[in-house]
Amino acid sequence: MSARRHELTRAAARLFAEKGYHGTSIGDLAEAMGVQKGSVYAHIESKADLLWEVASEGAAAFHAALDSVPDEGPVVERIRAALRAHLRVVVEQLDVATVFVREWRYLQGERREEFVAERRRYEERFRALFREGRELGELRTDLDDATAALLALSAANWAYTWLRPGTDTDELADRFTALLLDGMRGYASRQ
Amino acid sequence: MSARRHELTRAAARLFAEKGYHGTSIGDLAEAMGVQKGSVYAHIESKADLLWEVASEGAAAFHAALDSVPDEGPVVERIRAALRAHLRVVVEQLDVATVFVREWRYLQGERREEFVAERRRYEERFRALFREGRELGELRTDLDDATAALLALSAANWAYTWLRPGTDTDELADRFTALLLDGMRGYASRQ
DNA sequence: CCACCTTCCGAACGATCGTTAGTTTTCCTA
DNA sequence: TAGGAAAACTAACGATCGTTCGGAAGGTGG
Repeated sequence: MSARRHELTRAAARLFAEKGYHGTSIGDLAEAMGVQKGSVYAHIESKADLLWEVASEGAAAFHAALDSVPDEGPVVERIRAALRAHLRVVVEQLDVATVFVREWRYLQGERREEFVAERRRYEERFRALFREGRELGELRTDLDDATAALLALSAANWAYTWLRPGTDTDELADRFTALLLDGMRGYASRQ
Repeated sequence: MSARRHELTRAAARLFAEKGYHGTSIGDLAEAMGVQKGSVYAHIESKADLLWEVASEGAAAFHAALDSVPDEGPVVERIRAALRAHLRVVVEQLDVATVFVREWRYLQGERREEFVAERRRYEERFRALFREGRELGELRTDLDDATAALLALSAANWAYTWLRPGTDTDELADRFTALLLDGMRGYASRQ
């Protein structure tokens, strides 16, 4: 991919995140590139190509982040690592993450199906951590692991709406992890 | 508001939630009403009016839901009630909730500012519960209440993406509450 | 029966949409 | 320095966008 083509993808990620896919015109993209709108088609075949590219980049980034989480070791530490990895992607690639979470639904046909499969696979990898934690006894054996995973994924997926560049996401992920692990009830009142 | 006008608002909520605000044309709305697209303007002055109306309806619904939560009594129970109330709105008015959470950002000018203020106020009301819980000692005194509220609000705000009509949201809210309160770590390993 | 109000039709408006095509410029490389 | 590919320009295409407008139904209350 040429340098110019790469710039176009970056502009698309930024504008799709800022104004939405349908709210961004080829003219907007051309203006961001400092070019006439017809010139955009020297690089792409259709506007939908750009959405697909950004969404795929997001899927790859999140999967790569999960790849960095070890397969073994204490589940608690792996959950913490998974949250850290996820939030790091969000804060470092906010535009891409936004498209991955919010704009993907404007994909059509095969691409949409392929994206949904990748997204489902990502969430399944996430969920597996919690299930394993319960099965190995590192989390409470009566844990509702599906709900626990849903809670963690909700925090992860909602983050793009409020996370700002420069935030220390490692510390944030640790706070989430601590809360998920030990809850917020006072120790004294535990029963 | 006439019956026909009310139908138009319902169609707008449904289509905005399904296809997005910019992905929905006046023609789409007209088709849903079984009418020519020019006829839509017998009821509205602009497409933006419909977005404003649905978004406002969402804000009103969520605030009304919080109004049902008592001002006194155990904070833990009030948090549970707030989560129940929120999720009930999501499941019973899924389209409106979706516009409230996802499509509001296409509001412009004063309306956008007014909406953002209402949304902030809602989240602040939610946050206050957690702060009060810590201050009153009903939650752990070293609680990071901002993060705890963020975690709960993330679950609440993300729910529209996966909640399906017919789900028992009271039970779901209770599961979330239980997890938030006591965490998922095994009792034996608590330190 | 008439007047009125709501609703809708049908046609059109200018603007903008995504896209195409032919041509020209730019710049690297052989 | 000539050739060629990449990139951009210019102009236009048909389609669709949100919106306007004059008039025609249709029903309701006086």
